[in-house]
Amino acid sequence: MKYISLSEIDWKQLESEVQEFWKKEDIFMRSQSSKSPGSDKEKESFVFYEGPPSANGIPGIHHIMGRSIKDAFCRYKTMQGYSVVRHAGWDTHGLPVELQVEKDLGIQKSDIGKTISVEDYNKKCREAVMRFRKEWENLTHQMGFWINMEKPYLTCDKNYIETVWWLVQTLYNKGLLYRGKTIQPYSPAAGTALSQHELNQPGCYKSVKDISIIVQFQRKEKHNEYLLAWTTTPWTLSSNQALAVHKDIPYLRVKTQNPYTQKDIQVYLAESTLPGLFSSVQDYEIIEKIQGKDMVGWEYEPLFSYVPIPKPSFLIVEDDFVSTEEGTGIVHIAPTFGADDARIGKKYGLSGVYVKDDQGEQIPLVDKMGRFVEEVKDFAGRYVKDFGFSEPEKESTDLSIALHLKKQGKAFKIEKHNHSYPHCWRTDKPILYYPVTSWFLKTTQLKKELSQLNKEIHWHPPQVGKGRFGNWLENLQDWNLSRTRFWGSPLPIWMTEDQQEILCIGSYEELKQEVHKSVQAGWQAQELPHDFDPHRPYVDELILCSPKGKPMYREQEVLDVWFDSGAMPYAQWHYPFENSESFEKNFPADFIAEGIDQTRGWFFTLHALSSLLWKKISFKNVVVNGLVLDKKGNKMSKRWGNTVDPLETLKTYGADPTRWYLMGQVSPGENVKFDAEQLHIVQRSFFGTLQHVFNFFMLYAEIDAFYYSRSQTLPVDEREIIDQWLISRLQRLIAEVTRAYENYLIHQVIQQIQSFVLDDLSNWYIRLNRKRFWQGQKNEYKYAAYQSLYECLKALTAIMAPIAPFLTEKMYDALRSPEDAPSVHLIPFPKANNTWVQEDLNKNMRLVQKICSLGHALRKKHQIKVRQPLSALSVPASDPIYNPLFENKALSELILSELNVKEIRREPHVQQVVKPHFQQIGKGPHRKWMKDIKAYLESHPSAPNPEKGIHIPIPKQKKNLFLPPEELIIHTLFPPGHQHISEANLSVALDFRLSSDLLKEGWAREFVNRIQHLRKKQNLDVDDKIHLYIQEHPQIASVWTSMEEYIRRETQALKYSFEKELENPFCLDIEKTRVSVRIEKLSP
RNA sequence: GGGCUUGUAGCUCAGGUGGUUAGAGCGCUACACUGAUAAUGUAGAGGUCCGUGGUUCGAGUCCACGCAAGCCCA
Repeated sequence: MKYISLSEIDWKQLESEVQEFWKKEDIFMRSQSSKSPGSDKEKESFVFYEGPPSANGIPGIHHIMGRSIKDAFCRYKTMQGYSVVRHAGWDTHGLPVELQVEKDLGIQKSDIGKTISVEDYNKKCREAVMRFRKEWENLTHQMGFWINMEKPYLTCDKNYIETVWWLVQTLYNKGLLYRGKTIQPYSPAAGTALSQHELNQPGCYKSVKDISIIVQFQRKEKHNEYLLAWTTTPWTLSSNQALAVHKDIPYLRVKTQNPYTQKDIQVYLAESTLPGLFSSVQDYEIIEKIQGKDMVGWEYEPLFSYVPIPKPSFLIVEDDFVSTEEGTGIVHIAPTFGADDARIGKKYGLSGVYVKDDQGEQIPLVDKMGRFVEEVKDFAGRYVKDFGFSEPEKESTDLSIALHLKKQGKAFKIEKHNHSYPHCWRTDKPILYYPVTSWFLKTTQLKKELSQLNKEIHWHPPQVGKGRFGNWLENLQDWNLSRTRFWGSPLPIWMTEDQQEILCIGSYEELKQEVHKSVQAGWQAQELPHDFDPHRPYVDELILCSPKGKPMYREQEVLDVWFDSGAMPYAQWHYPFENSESFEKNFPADFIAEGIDQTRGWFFTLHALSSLLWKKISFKNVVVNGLVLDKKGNKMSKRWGNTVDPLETLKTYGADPTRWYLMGQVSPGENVKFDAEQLHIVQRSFFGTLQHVFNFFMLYAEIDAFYYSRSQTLPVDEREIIDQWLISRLQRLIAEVTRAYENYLIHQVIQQIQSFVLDDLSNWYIRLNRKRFWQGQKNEYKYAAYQSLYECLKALTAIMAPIAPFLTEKMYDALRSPEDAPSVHLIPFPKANNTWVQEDLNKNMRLVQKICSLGHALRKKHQIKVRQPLSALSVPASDPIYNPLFENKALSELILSELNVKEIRREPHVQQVVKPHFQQIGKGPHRKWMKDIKAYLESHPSAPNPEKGIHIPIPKQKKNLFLPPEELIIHTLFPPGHQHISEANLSVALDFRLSSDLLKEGWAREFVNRIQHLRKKQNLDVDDKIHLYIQEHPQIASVWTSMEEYIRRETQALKYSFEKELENPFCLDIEKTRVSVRIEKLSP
């Protein structure tokens, strides 16, 4: 053992010392070794996947949370004897990177390829990707997350991309890839379509105030009859092609006035929307009631006529999605700008309203920048929503359209409307639903398999898997794989211009051959160089040759970044091109852990790819952590300025307390409200107490030169009862903690360790056994205490090591024997020894603790200090619950010293009140008579000798029921004169009569106490001897005769003298008497 | 509109399989201890366990319907 003190713990220094040690001794690599230490036995592997973070943003406090969980279980499994290989990875592609580069360069998407070449742009992206890699690595290092960062997998790595291509090809060959035009969420600000996962980023849906209009559509050939349709997106009105009603909803034709023009008109609307639209019944007159289905097929006049719109158009259709919750029950349909609209359009053969742009491409009436095309002459060039490109105009485009319609008498009602509208997760600008040509993965085709396989995954907590993830799978849409961006894994698909021939490339070798063919055909000038970069723009320049000899061009799109991360199990090994064995050994993962925000992100893409490819799961256990919110429960965001700097937190509070706090605060999956004050409490109360216990041990172990040796251990059953109890509790703790770890319930691990350290170890064992450590002689009694505390501390370091790797390493290093492994992270996780578990002893000790607590309460109530000895504690004589106190002297002695009483007495004259023990009865055969038992005992609460059981008459059965004592709760009342207190089924009384002997003893203890104070004040060492000078006083004289030995022993007064007058005396006020004393240190 | 989660002391949160006195920490009040001491302990006050019904001898716990908040999706 090395004797160290942690009294003033400097976390920063402790951490750097431990880090240095880990580095010097290569502990992390050694812990990952595939062989068990000291043997050739191959360890079983426990597979962990690290979800790749993107290093182009600064890490936040929530990353400590997620990474702590990963680290804790990996360390735990290592200690359980598994080989846990941990590879870091980085997500390098994608929109966040591109947007940051655009911001840095002050450009927009449309500038790429014009003011900056794609080549230079991607170069910038590559540089930006790892911008905060240092910060990430720093955080990872500081918090003690063990992961191999030296050779991380990078999603932009050439080999990584080759695997991604291979995966795409495999899916393509299975017929799961298709090209289609769909209405997609599209962000004009970012210049790209967004995937479902992107739209599912938290905070995308925002409550906004938009203009809503109820528009009058003139019914064809019906003068003055209008259809009222409501929309919150006026900018889509110029693309209107139909109006939808619900076939089963009743509609009305009413006579009313246009509120703006005061013109008399007749309008159609759903019956149930009438009250919402008109404040008074005088405002309208019902003319006709008609079912929705009878309106289908009616025609109406177009609202605008900017572009010719092919038939069929401008007619009423029906669909179930129409509701009357809001609006008029008649819904405006613009198939180019809404998913439902597009679906209805398809159903009725509506073409959609398109024009050709200057490149001859078919686009809707709004261009990709979000502006109206020229053809919409009244609003040409105006942004349909605020995408942040220009100064906000005086009025929104929606309002301009509304006013335009109002002027023409076509607006019935214009309002501001609050609703929730999706926004781009990166630019924060509104998205549009926009027709986009994309490549899709047919995830819907394998929906059932996905759900079925999901049941094999163990989710922690389970409801995330069953609920959130399960529901998501059941409502699955096809996965839009392609992005019209630049920095990403390119889509390996080449097509002929007529789109008739398609080639999907699955390896670089294949590409090389295709290029070779193309060179021979004359479409391509050069062979594929060996060191080619698969990124854009280089890959775009490769023209391949179709089987029919036509040139093929690459689809100029890149893959959704989520595909990259989902490909990680395969691509990190460059499977199937190399490392097949490694891949197979490491698939699927035994364990992954990420935040709940990954439900539809990484969790989904991992699951989707492995399910689609092989009908297998890719991870067996997943621990999902909640969000880290600020202390008020608000989301952390830079904009609100309520983010918490993770490095600063680690620096201030230490890595171990931070990890302990973040993982121990809430049940799994719950959001943590991060509160520095709470973290401080964890640091102070838990870690502080643990340090004190440790220091206490170290202090005396050093004085006594205690040295733990396995060969000299004192058998547990030969130690004191309280030692046996401590060891027994420890075994229970180890068993419970192991179970919690195995079930991925980290917060239970923490809570159990915490309550053991605070309640059992510190507040009971140490408090009661302090004297054993500082008493003079070295004997077995003392040795047993050292040994028990030692074993306890050593086991604690092991079971805490996965969570608090630094402090435990330091403590372990101080405690370990030379034959032990050098690091706590290399030792096997402790196993509970059941032969040391003594359930009875645990129970009895609880009884002792309870009695002491009651005794303290009683003393407090009567204002009698613990220092004043009392003659006796009484317990009911006949109750067997107190038997252990009389059978086991060690237990009663604990009570005697803790409560400072001379004896424990049995009091025979008590009255007993009996209640049923419902929990016990409910388990047994008497359950069905519960009502009768309850009724009887309520009217007959006192019974003679209830501890032997009682008979209860059951009137219905005309018989007596015998209730054994364990089915009863017995309350005891002491006879008058006793000062007693009861709790649950315990009752104790204290005798507060003070004899003169007791008073003298009490006085002597006070006196000793004051002398000890003086010793300390004069900086005497614990074992310094003194000469005690006392001024003569009748009180001291009367006490001295009986208490001399006690006083001299406690104060270590080898010499003493009574004097008439003292020089430089100290005045001690004890119980209304004043004595003067002086002490002098004796030279040894 | 749908899904999931949450609702327990002033605050932050625990409370397998239902059991009659619902816990912890912090905060507050009072006190004690004094060689673990820049530490520690004890006690007190503080609760309609969101509401309403139901199942049951018995519901914080199970069921149903609500209410509120958060997240996600239409």
